[in-house]
Amino acid sequence: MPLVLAILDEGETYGYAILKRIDELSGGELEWTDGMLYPLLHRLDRLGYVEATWDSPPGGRRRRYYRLTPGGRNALSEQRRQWEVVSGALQNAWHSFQVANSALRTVEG
Amino acid sequence: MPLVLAILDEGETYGYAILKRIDELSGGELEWTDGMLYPLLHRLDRLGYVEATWDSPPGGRRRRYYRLTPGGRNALSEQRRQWEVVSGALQNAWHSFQVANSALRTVEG
DNA sequence: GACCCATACCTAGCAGCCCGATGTATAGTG
DNA sequence: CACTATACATCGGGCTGCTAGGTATGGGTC
Repeated sequence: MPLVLAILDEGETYGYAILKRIDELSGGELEWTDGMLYPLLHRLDRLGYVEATWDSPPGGRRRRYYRLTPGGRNALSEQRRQWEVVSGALQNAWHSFQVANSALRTVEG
Repeated sequence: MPLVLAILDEGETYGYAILKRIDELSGGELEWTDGMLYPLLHRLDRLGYVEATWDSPPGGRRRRYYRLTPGGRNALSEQRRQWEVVSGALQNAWHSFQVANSALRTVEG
């Protein structure tokens, strides 16, 4: 979800393109399906984080374009903060281990 | 959940201590309650990621100690990998923005 | 002893999300 | 004209997150 907000922060897009962007950003490692994405987009809409408009060009497929609202931008930065807190905690937990391991290797080696 | 696995990877512990450790690792930013943790621990047990034993010392409170199984260690490294994929994708998404911003600051400053 | 706080564990229940399956429709390609 | 890629959507079972509530003991204070 933070990832979708981050992508929308790059500029207005639509569902299918978001899926492609996720694939691109993760080097094909993240396998999101449309069945996961569209309900999320609807939810973001309900939460007031995005605004959506239909675009139905004469010679093309109809698309629903989404863009971030100010509230969505707030949510994004808040989620980013939260992400960093968890990331930091994981780093810490992981770090002590590395220290212990390298100390061990020093003693053993 | 990856965080709990990471903490258990530091060594055998019990529920209450895990809560304290989370508080410690996150600098008080992560507010986990016991009502969230214990069901998670039970689930980890069901999944075979941890093993648990009671310890009821004569002059102390009974505690349930948990430790990682090999399966849990696998899960941990897999989750870590996943975390890094998402982290990397987020980094990428933020990067183009940061570049634009720093360029802007250079021009402005 | 009465009282309270911190420690230590647990479950119930509801709201909400994940995610696979499925449905609809159109543009472009061989 | 079949087939693929694009483009959107919903549904339902299963699982999760989180709040609220419940039990019990050790240690400290008055």
